[in-house]
Amino acid sequence: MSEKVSSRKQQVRATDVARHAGVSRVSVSRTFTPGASVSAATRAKVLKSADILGYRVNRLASSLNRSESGIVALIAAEIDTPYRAAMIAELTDKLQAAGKVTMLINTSGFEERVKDALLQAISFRTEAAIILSGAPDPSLADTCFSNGMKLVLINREEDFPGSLQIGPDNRAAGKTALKALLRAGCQRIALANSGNATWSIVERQKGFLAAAEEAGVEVISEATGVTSYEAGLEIGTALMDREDRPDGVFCTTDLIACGVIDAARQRFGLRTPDDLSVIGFDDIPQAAWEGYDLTTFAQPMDRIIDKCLEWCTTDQPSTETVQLPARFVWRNSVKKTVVV
Amino acid sequence: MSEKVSSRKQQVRATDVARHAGVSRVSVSRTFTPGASVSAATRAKVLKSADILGYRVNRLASSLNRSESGIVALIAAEIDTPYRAAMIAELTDKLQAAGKVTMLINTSGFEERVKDALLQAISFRTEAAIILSGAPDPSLADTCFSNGMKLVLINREEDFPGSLQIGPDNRAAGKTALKALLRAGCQRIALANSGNATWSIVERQKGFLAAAEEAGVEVISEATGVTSYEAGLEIGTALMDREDRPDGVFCTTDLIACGVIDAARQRFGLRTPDDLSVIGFDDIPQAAWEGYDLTTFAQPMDRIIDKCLEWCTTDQPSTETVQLPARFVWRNSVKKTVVV
DNA sequence: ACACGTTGTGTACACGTGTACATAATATAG
DNA sequence: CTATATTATGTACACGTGTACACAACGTGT
Repeated sequence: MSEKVSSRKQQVRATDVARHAGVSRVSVSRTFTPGASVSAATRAKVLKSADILGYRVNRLASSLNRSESGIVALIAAEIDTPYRAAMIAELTDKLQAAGKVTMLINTSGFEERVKDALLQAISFRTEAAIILSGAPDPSLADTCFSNGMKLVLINREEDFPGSLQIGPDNRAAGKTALKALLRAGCQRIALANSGNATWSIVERQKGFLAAAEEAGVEVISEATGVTSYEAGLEIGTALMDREDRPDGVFCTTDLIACGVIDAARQRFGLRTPDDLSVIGFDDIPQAAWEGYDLTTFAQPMDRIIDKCLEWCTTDQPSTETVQLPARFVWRNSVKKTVVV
Repeated sequence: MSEKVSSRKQQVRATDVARHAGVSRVSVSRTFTPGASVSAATRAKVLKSADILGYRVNRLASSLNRSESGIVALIAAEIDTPYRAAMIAELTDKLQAAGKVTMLINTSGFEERVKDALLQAISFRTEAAIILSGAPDPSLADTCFSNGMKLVLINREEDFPGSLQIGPDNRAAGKTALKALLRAGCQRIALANSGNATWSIVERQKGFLAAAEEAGVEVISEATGVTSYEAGLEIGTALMDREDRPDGVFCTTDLIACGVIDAARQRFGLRTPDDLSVIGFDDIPQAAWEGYDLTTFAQPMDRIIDKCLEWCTTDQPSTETVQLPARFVWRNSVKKTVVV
């Protein structure tokens, strides 16, 4: 005869442990609170009983009581993209090391999902929300702050007082890319860009074009689709099909660069760096693959994340905008400079 | 003169909204509880006041009260690996669609981190823990169940009563791979495997080797390093260096396959499928890249996840082991069968 | 007008924990 | 041994919410 079970799941509470150990409930609480004063004897009893009963402190209750959830929200789209995935991996790892817990919110698809994501983060009284893609509704930001939530925008700069906005120095990278192509002796320089670029990517483009104008160089621009390998293929095909086929391309993203390289190689029989110099951005793992060997810019990921955590763990952080230099990674997709 | 601020962050509570709207606190609660009975008039008042004050239901308190957190833990290592990242992206997406929230726990590094991850999940009264890599301590599993937490193991089969164990039919895939290589007319068949393979990968290997033995075919085995592109490079180099250089290779992972292809192409000038037939597993995005065009097995990801969610939302799910067929994806890394 | 079902609101309690305060037990100094 | 400082424990309350229960208001049919 199966006993009628209550719909409410019953869990092991501190009270149960206390009764089992023959101590007060607060002693149990103190045992699991670092820095609280309990005698070694009672602590031992509590730990033993807790182990037997399988007790774990309920962090929902604990968080509610201390109004510190220990949760950090990670809001991102296209999580399965190499760069984004690497970022998330590093972030979760370091957050955990700092004693925080990550709540991952996927906003792929509609742009407006960022709003829902933030609302969810607020509901869970997240200590901070780190936004990797998209931008929140400014009015929502106030709600975040009024609930004591910190806001970090990675790879995006907007007018968000009270938040940390951090990312690589995209303009400088764009400039460096142009110089590198010129120094490699490229005659017809092109820019391969995504059709719907993010703020960060547009900045790279601007830096590249500004440097070109400064140097008096004409740039062939091609942009289609979303930021992806497939777009790179398409762009690369379009570029190689031109009568004035470029011999140097700056791709605003490694994924696009891989597509361009493959288009040149598989569809036109052209090789990097002999027939075509290519520079990417992000330094995704595939950039180091021997089939690409892509010269690119490594995101200052570690420093971004370190700064992120430091800022988030500050009591009353002030509005801050940080640009960190991207590291130029020389590989073998750009023609070597001829020593005169 | 700055006012002394309480260390305890004060938030907007339902009580505040109630006072502002001139209604009872429970009316506020009912307004935000689907299916609760409130008059349209009070609901409107509540919503208006809530909007003005920026009120959001505190889900920590709500979860504590109803003992339903709505959180699902995703425990995984090597999050930035293409297949793993895709899995996580899909999982978070569908979990959100089902009204759940994902807590991502990174267990890269030490194997024992899985234990800590599970403990953390228990602390947050996670409704389910989906383990993508590694296996939990069996004794911990009991603690999970006693706290009403569901346990799902993806790509791993162990003796875990009470859990759902789900993944592709790895053995069958290994068998299919061998048959495909034979049908392609390969004479010297090899197996490229990781040095420290997971259960899932070992199964593929077993299926492949069993089929080979059945067919009376000798298999050249090579295994090194961790499951990665770099390992593939190394293995590919070792294989191509052999006197009895294989002309057909089954790689237990797409990453390894990409490495093998690159080793053959970049280091030996060999091309697929003309000089070498290669089959992978996972169907990561790079497998579809034109530089690889890899014939491989697609993980039945959608079906795995659907089953996962269905099982997790069942009241009292029973122990279940599910193997779903992997879809063979024909591309162009295996020599076409000669029509006789 | 009355009995009755329906609907909306208020009261009281529970969820499981951390901590300020008071108090009992113990160690230390004279 | 007494006065005092230190430590360990117990009591009471707070965190913010959902819901069972009681009850008032209300419409409806006779």
